[in-house]
Amino acid sequence: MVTLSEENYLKTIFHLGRHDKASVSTNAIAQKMETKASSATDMIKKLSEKGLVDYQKYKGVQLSENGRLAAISVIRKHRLWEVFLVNKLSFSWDEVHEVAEQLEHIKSEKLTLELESFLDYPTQDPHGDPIPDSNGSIPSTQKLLLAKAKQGHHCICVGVKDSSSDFLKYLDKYKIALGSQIKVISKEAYDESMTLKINDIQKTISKEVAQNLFVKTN
Amino acid sequence: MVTLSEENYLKTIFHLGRHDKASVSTNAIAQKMETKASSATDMIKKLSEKGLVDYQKYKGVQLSENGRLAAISVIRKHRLWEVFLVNKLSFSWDEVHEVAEQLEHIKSEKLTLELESFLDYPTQDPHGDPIPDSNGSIPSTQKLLLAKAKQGHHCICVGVKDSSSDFLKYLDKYKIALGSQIKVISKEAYDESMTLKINDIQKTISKEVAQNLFVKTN
DNA sequence: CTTAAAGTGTAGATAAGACTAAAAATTTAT
DNA sequence: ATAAATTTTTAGTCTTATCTACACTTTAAG
Repeated sequence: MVTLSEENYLKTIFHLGRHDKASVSTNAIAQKMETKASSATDMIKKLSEKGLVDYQKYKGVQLSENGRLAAISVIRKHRLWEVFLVNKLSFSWDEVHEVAEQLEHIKSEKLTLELESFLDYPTQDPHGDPIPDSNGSIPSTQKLLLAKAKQGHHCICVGVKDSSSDFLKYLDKYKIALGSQIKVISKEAYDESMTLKINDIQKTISKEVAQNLFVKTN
Repeated sequence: MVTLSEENYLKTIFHLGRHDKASVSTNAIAQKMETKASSATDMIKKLSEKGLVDYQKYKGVQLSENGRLAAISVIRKHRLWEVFLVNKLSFSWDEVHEVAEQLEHIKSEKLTLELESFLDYPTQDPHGDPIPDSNGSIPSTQKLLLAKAKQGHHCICVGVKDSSSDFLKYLDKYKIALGSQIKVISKEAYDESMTLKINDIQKTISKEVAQNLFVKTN
């Protein structure tokens, strides 16, 4: 049995180890979990004893195959519930995280499968993140940060990197949503701000914004 | 903040105190919670300190107004989720309890209200139990045990007292469902078994069954 | 009305998960 | 290469929710 707390640690380790697939440090885990390094060490030991992570003192941790599957299962549920909240109930994309953090821990294989079917097998959540299938495979999407797009490029907004409520509300305010057509009018070398045409409306965005929006060029 | 464990105790005290509104004994709570009397005593003290129950040593407990509201809130969520599982996902009425036991603890006022709206404001769960409204009022239904019905009476099945999976599967097997028309053909004085006409099919049921089905006479 | 049985409560122990303080290992800088 | 800084681990404590063992009330029987 994987406890709620263990699931949260596994999820965090998964996210931290996602891109640079080196091992994840105790401090990084503690910081993401908003807890202390000593608490992280305690939990890492427990996860290690359960065979969910590979751990060597002072060398950080990596998810084992079982740990990876457990983490993905939680992430799958999180994202399915987010789709439910937005598509079926009238939650907006900046309101779903907190509730999904609770719903992701509900244990029922049948529930997850039925929910997925009820939602018509969505492949991504409201923030554009991919939803793992029941085998734990994560559909890959080719996306890049808007900040990397060159002047003159046409692209489509396909996801957000920062899914904080503040950032999502900013996007709502300027009518930037998944699927929005974006043309890069110009890039400022000095501050890396960009002037865009978003669904035919011109708007200048800061570096911070450009570095948190994923786009697909077409 | 009411913890998960506290919510479960409050719910249990509510159910136990429901009919005979005398105070609920420590032992009764421990038995229902499948725990020990000493554990129940510990929790009762905590609930008492939080003002959720009125408690006097050796005299049992009663829910305070706040405790009653907290219990009803949990029961409301439990029953709404049961409706969701049966009406929207394809759960049968004997499969919902375990999952609803988890979902009932999700904390989000908005979620509960949106779910209720999504389900079109149901007034009862799949077992015929009333769903409290957002103010904590429980719609009253006049129902009686089938065991009390007299020979010749016509009635409609409106609920189950025992909602165990075994009993619900028994009912499914003999096509007894909420809404079924029931006519009492005869009652056996010896063993209190009853012969019924259920939606035009004749069937003899035992005392045990008759004492766990609620009906409404018409 | 007194005593045995049943029911409750108290004390002390345990496990999970977190924390603080301090020790140990590793990394960085001189 | 060694000292300083940083990171990580350990040791010991706390809280929550359990448990066992035992002590105390209440109730029921005689």
